[in-house]
Amino acid sequence: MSNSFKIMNSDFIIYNTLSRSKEIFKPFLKGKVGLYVCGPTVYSDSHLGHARPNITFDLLYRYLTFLGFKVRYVRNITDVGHLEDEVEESGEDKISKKARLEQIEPMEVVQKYMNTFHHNMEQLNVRPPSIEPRASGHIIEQQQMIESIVNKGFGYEKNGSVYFDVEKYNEKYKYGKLSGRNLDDIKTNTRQLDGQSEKKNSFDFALWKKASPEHIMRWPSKWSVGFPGWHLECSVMSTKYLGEQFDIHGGGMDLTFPHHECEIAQSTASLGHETVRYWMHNNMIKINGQKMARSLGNFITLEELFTGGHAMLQKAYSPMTIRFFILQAHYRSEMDFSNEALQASEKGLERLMNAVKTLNDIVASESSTVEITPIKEKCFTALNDDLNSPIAIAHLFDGVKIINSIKSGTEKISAEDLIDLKSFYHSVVFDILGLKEENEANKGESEVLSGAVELLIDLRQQAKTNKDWATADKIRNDLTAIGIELKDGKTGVEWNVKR
RNA sequence: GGUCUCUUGGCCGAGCGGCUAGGCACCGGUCUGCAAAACCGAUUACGGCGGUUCGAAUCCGCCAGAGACCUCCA
Repeated sequence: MSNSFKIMNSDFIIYNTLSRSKEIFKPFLKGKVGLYVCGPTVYSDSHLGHARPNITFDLLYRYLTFLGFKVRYVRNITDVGHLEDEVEESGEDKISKKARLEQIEPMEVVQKYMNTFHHNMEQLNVRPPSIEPRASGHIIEQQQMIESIVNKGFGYEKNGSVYFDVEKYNEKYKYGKLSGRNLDDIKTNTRQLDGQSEKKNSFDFALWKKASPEHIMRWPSKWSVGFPGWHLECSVMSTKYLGEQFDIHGGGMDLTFPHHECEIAQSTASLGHETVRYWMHNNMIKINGQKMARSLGNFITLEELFTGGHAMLQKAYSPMTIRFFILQAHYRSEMDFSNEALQASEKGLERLMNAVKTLNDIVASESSTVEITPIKEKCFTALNDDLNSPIAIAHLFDGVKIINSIKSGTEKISAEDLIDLKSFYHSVVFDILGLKEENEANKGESEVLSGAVELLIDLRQQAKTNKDWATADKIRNDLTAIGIELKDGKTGVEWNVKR
């Protein structure tokens, strides 16, 4: 681990859904981490719910990198095989359906929404993964895995479709260990299909589906012209790029069953062993007491959030506000969307970022009257404890008080400590939490603007000297009105551009 | 119906047996021509009822309410 902060003796601990407990993270290969996260099905705009896993695992990615690991982060794009309604035999592929409705090619649908997804992620300062494989680009590998599963006796063909034989699998391995259920319960509680099913049992899931005539997305195979089942892609692409054993598999909690359970079954059936060492699941974002989901129709898209274009939004919220909002809760807790909460995050973030900026203005003294080591230690202890970002942020705010006190002159800091403090804040705020200054473009745009504002500040100072408060206030108020905020400090006037 | 989880102050959110996070809002003060910002201070909590314990927001039981998964969902 090579970083300048000497993370105390504490290990990095993560909560493993498989064991339902916190475990010390030990990579499979020394110094390297293989990370796979379920990405979006690209058939419509990304919404606030999508921001959660992507920011959570971006935090993980960034933190592991900070700790000195070489991380290979694989996040897939589901662009085929995700059925609208798996219970109905007539279930239509989500992307095919959208293509039919919009009268465009399925791959146009995919491209369009993949582009917006990427754009939104960039806005949220989510780093792109190392590899972003698409299901449609791995049809052959998926067919190979199906064959392997069938050859081992855990799959069967019926009318050109292939299904996974859960009962058979359960005899040799245990089905349901991730989501904590056993097959007997599933048997008694699964809705029975109305007799027409090709499946032996209702809880069997599709590995390959024969395409109905109107189904546009189709590939030839030894069983039929068809398409792969949804769960298959992740089993295939994770092992293809990360190996038959890799460290961490992440995703939303709602994917635990059946998606991840089926992944385990498929990989185990074909390879004879499990592939994932740590399963991590982020919790959901709720709105009006209910999970935000596309299928429930109660979602707010990221674009709407950023522009304020939704009836439930009192205003627009910047990408960094959204990011900070999400980081202020632990990733395994539910969180509630509300305008008040978002506005609180917005202000809190501003306070934090102002303090980081203030660090640049601070002048060092002979010696320090403040102690910064405890804050650093507590902050990293929190991050080491299953990525407890809210606690880490709380300690960052403790430091904000210190920074402001130094600025105002009530406390002093040595040159050495100042360098240390700056480096700490830059690492945690920018590199690990992935926050960034949002107004830089506006502000930097403009030596011209800067000159003009300085001129107005001068004029106002003159007015103030003449006790012409009316003019002074007019300049300040009018600038405020167009989004330029003036702050009279002891050392002069500061200004900044507000959104 | 089955499995599981949650209920913290005006709002959001930590906490996982004693040392009572943090942010936002509100109130008082310092600073300021007035503001803003900043700082200092105050005030509000652990769904209800029992139990275990010297001690419980934290453990156990019951009750109430909310949610998740069991179909697609991040």
